[in-house]
Order: sequence, then C-alpha cells, then structure tokens
Amino acid sequence: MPAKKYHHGDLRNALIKAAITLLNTEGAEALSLRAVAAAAGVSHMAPYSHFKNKKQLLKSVAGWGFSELATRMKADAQNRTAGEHPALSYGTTYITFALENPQLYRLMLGQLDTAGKRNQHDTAIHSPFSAPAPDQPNPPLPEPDANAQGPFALLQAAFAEHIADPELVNAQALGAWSLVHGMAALLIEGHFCIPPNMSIKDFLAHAVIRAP
Amino acid sequence: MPAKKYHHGDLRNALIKAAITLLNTEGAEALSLRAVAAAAGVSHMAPYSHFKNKKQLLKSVAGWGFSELATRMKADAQNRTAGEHPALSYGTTYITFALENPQLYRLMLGQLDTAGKRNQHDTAIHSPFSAPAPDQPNPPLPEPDANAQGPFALLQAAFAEHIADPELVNAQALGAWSLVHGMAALLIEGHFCIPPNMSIKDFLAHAVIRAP
DNA sequence: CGTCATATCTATGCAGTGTAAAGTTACGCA
DNA sequence: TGCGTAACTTTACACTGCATAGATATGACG
Repeated sequence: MPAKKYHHGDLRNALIKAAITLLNTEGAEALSLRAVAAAAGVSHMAPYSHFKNKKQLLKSVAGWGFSELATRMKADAQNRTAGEHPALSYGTTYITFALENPQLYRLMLGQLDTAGKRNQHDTAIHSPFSAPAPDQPNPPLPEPDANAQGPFALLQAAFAEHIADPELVNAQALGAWSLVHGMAALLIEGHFCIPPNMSIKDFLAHAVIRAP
Repeated sequence: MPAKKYHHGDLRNALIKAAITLLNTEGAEALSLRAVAAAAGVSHMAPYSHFKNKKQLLKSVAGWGFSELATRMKADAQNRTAGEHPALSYGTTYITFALENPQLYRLMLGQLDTAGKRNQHDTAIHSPFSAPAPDQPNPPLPEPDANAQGPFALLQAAFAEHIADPELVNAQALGAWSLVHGMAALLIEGHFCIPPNMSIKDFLAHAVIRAP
C-alpha cells in the first residue's frame, strides 16, 4: 500500500466522499472547501483540479444523493404490499430518506449559493417541460439538477399506471413530488412535527387533500 | 431634516429595510452584514447593538416576510369568488407570493445557516403539535419561525369550514402547506416550470392528488 | 443646571472563507 | 530519453462574521 503519493489517483471521488462524511459529522456549516481538502489529505487548492468551484463539488455530492435516493425508491418498488398505491409508498420512502439525511437532502434540493463570490454561470439544464422557462420573477436564480430526474421519473411511472392522459400524469407526479418535498423540507426545518404515535406513511396518507 | 446624527434613532428597522432592498437588488449572496450596515450608513459593527448576530437579523427579515404573506392571504380571503375552495385560493396566493419574492421566500423557509461560526443556540419554538419533537434524525438542525403560524393559521381555518374532525383539519392543512411550499420551492430552484399557457391556479388544481 | 450610568455607535483586529496566479512534481507518450 | 501536460502546492488577496475596546450622545435624577 502506497504511503503517500503526490498524485492521489482518485482524488475526485475521495473529495466527494470526504464531503459527505464531513456533512454528516460536522454539519453543513463546517463543509468548507478547505476542510474537505484537508480531510482528503491534500492542499486547499487541489480540489480546483477536479471541480470548477465549490458549487460544482456540492453539485456532485447532491448528484450522489439523488442516485442513493433513486436506489432506495427502486428497492421500495419491489417489496411493496399488493394493492397499495405506489405513490404513497414512494412518498414514504422519499420522506424517510430526507429525514435520515437532512443535511444531504438540503444540499440536494435547497439553494447552494453558499459561495462567497458573485455567481458565475455554470451549466444549467431545465426540465421536464421543454418550455424556455417562463421568465423567472426576479433577475438571477435557478439552476436545477438533472439527477433529480431519477426519483421523479419513478413517480411519473407510478401515476402512469392508473392514469391515461399524459399531461395529467405529469401534473399529478409534480403534485406528489411537491407534496413530499414540501413535507420533508418543513419537517427538516422544524416547522412542524409528525405526531409521535403516527407513522410517516399514515401521516402522509392523512395529509393528502380530499376534494371538497 | 437632520443631516446625520450619531444616534440613528430607528436603526433596527432601517437595517431590516436595507436588508430587504439588498436582497431584492443584489441577491442573497450579497447580503452581508457589512453591506447592510453600509447601506444604512453606519459602521459594520453597529447592527450588533440591535441583533445578537447575523442570523437574528435574517430572522427579523423573514418575520417581516411572513407578515407580508399573511396580509396578502387575508386580502385574498375577501375578494374570493363564491364557491371556490379557500385552500385553492390561498395556495395560489401563497405560490404567487413566493415566485414574486424568491429570495425573501428562501430566507423565510430555507435554512439560514449562512453564518460562518458554529451554531449558537438562539431561541427556538416548536409547533403546532405540542409533542416534544420526536427526536430529530441527525444531531443539530432545526429552528422554526413562530411567524410562519400566521399564514398557516389561515389555511387551518379554511379547512375547518368543511371538516369536523380537528385532527383531520390539522393534517389536511399541513398537507396543503406542504404541497404549496414544495411546489414554490421546486419552482424557485428551477426543478420544473409551470407550462406557459397555464395559470398557477390551474396548475395547482391539476396537481392535487386524486385518490386511486 | 450639572452629572452620570447606559444605550448606541465606531475603530481595530483576527481567524476563516473562496479563489486567482504562479511555481513544482511526476505521469504518459513520442 | 525527452517533453508536454495534468495534478498538486505555495503564496497572496479580498471578503466575511464577530470579539474587544473605545468614543459619543441620551435621558433620568439631583
């Protein structure tokens, strides 16, 4: 085993891994580029050989999170009790994942403007409507994550099983995503709690709006 | 009119106002304590006479945002077409507000760990379940905002009109809040777009989950 | 009309941040 | 063997939030 090489060999992945560890142990505030580099045993400028800036590193971490979530949801799809609505099952898995990895989940779907300097425009991909983004309310802003499409695609497929109209499928899937993301986010930020005697699945089922 | 006094007289409110202006013009990344102080025409340490730290200033800004949102929702409640479900109307107003003030909305419901130093525990209030918060998944985390109760209380009242069981009212209101918050958040972060030919209200109506 | 404790504001300084620029090292291919 | 180039280090800078200590005006009380 090599003691210490000048060329790390797999620094890019090592940095992502170190960032995740730091995120889980010390929290998001301790996730500085320099701390990540130190944890990987390199100088604080080494990451710039593999990532354009801090935001790109965080995006890669978020991408890893999305693939993890997708994996969980696919596993969920297998051992599902027959007759249960897939969306409820998916939603429960989704929220559970978010509550078990709150810091990571924030990185995945929160804003990641944590940088100090002015925004440099990195690549941005819009989805799933091909429309040219009905001009954003304020000037700067968004920059979605293509990896989010993984979990979302599963949700879409779930609704497609019971609904014919593709536009309605899309709307329903987006509604479901909004519901579970909103619930996860509000729970993580502490804006309300699930009653102690209630499971996430039951709570979610009761929260689904009943038409008037 | 006084040219320049040593004692500002109303610096606290001036700082909040300056912060909001900066937020809307330069974006969240430019919202440094020093920039806010400069915009108010005081030294960069003056804010510490009125706020314990940067987070407390931002909390006050968020509080102002919540009262603004509540005002809008109350106005909405008045000129509502008869027969329309209040929650749909409220939800549309909610999302519209969020899309028109994305930076402010992020401050209101996103994490505000923007500070550099380790988290100091400021006051935290939990709601609306009196339960002692079924211990948070990871170690650190949340800190809700009591001002969020304003808009939420309106939602609750809306559901109470048509539903008897108070527990179900609560669950439905939380579901509605989750849905509109999630949709607003995903829209702001650019994860999807509302089709150009569709109003927010229509989109929201189509997104509400239909039972299987 | 003093006078003085106190709230408000300023000056200075520090550790930590992201990143620009330039130098060093070693891998891979001719 | 030589060399282009990618990976990494060193140094430096502007900026951040905040601790500390000093300056200044205010308002209450004699």
